[in-house]
Amino acid sequence: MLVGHERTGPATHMPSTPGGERKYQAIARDLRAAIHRGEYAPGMRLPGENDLMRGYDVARMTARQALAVLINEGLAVPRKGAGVYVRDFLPIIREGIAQLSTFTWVSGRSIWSADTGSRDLRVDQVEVHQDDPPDRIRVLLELEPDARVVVRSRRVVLAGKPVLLSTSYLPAAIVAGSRIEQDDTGAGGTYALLAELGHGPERFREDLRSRMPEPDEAERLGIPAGTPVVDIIRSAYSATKVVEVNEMTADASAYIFRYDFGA
Amino acid sequence: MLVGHERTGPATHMPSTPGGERKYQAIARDLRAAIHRGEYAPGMRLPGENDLMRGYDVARMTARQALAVLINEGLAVPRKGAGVYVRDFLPIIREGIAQLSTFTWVSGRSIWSADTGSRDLRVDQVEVHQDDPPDRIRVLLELEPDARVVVRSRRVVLAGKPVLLSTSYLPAAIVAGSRIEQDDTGAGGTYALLAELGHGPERFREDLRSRMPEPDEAERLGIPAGTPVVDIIRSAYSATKVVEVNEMTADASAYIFRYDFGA
DNA sequence: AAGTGGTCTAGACCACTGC
DNA sequence: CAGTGGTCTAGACCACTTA
Repeated sequence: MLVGHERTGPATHMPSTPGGERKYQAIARDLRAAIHRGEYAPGMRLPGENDLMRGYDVARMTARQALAVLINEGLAVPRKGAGVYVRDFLPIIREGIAQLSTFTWVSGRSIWSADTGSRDLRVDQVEVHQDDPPDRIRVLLELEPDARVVVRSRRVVLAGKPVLLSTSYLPAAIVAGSRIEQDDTGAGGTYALLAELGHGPERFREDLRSRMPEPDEAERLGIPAGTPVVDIIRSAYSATKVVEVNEMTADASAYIFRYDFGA
Repeated sequence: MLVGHERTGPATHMPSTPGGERKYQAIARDLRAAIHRGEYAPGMRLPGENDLMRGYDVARMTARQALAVLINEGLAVPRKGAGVYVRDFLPIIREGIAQLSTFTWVSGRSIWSADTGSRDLRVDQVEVHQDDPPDRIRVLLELEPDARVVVRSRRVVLAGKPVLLSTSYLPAAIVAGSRIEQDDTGAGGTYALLAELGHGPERFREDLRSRMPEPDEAERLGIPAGTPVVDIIRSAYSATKVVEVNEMTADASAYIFRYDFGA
């Protein structure tokens, strides 16, 4: 069954406005409109390359190019051997300020607990070691040229899907030998521990920037084509110095970043 | 000239690790590495399709696919008829919190003045009208079903390049008939005017999210392929109510979003 | 006028998915 | 095993840029 041989077969979609517009663009626009109309719901399969070739009477590469448009927009996700599907996602709301309030971190709750609701959260690929800091980190931490840092890197996995890579740099002069060099820093995490050491952070800065991932990042985060990442660089300041710089890379489709503040 | 017949011709780059890796991926990786090594500086022309065909002995579509990888990563920008160039960009730092401090907006400085340094800033495509709010805006503004809003939309252009689209919604019940319905709201902008009307904002919320643009947005912002946009939804609250919702779409490559806050 | 990227065709083989 | 997307070839014509 399947397609049979419907030669005058009514296309899955009718072509439209061929005036000046490229074929692949017209096809992409038809599909995009159908998605927005809800004709293809999130998770549903879209017409494949063969469907489009027959329906619009175009060559394979042209049909592919049309699908590539939607894929690069992040509206669709290809699955090898199975088809192209409408994307569905469920973003986490990350409270950029509230999560760092004193209340949150001294009370021993995870910094991420507010973000994830009831979904299953795990941290893996934890790695802790001492090292020379990269130049950009040394600048941000305002360290002497020969100062060393403790590097804590980890990956956050939510409901089975990796959503964030995090690498935290702390001056070795402050934290060397403390619990921070263990995989599990205990209740309250890094900031509670810094407070115990007399360097509790009082001010924070977060710089956010968005870009397309490189292949290795896309793999570690399990990101399909057409999904940006957000880089977050957070600096934590005690009363007198910079006590931590945390570089994070997040799957942009997994997050909403929220900042609340007064005038 | 042209191709001639240099069959053993030395490639622009040497192929590497063909083990399992696709040809176009290997080419893309070579180029990416060369860019990161600084071999191709920002603004410089990369080897074109013809160069790659000869250098790697591949078909046109394969060379194109390799370049498409870099373009989709935002590392390179194609210029029709001219070549493919290494991207260079110069992000604006947008101070998400400081810019909204009372000092900033009552003193009559533009909300964006802190962002732009000395670069030429202009606002165009200004449009002001009254309308029924879209559903999502009515919810955010906590309005009755029949309430109307004043809609102010505009485009921000920095040094000749569009960087941000902004659409602001204000309850008509508060602002109708005021200076806010004129194109130029005067010194201090919308928030100073709201304060004059007795609805000065005291708290703000910004929700940020990143995604790939759709074609019409890419055109309005002059965004090349491989560049995400950042959506910002800012809500402004007076002591008693929501006084403004501002939906913004920014060229992600043009901005760094900065948030400073204390614990 | 030459070179460039943009689009398009008509084939081909492959690995993977699903039944 | 049939269908799918992933990759690749070898041509072609076009509009555009640069000189």
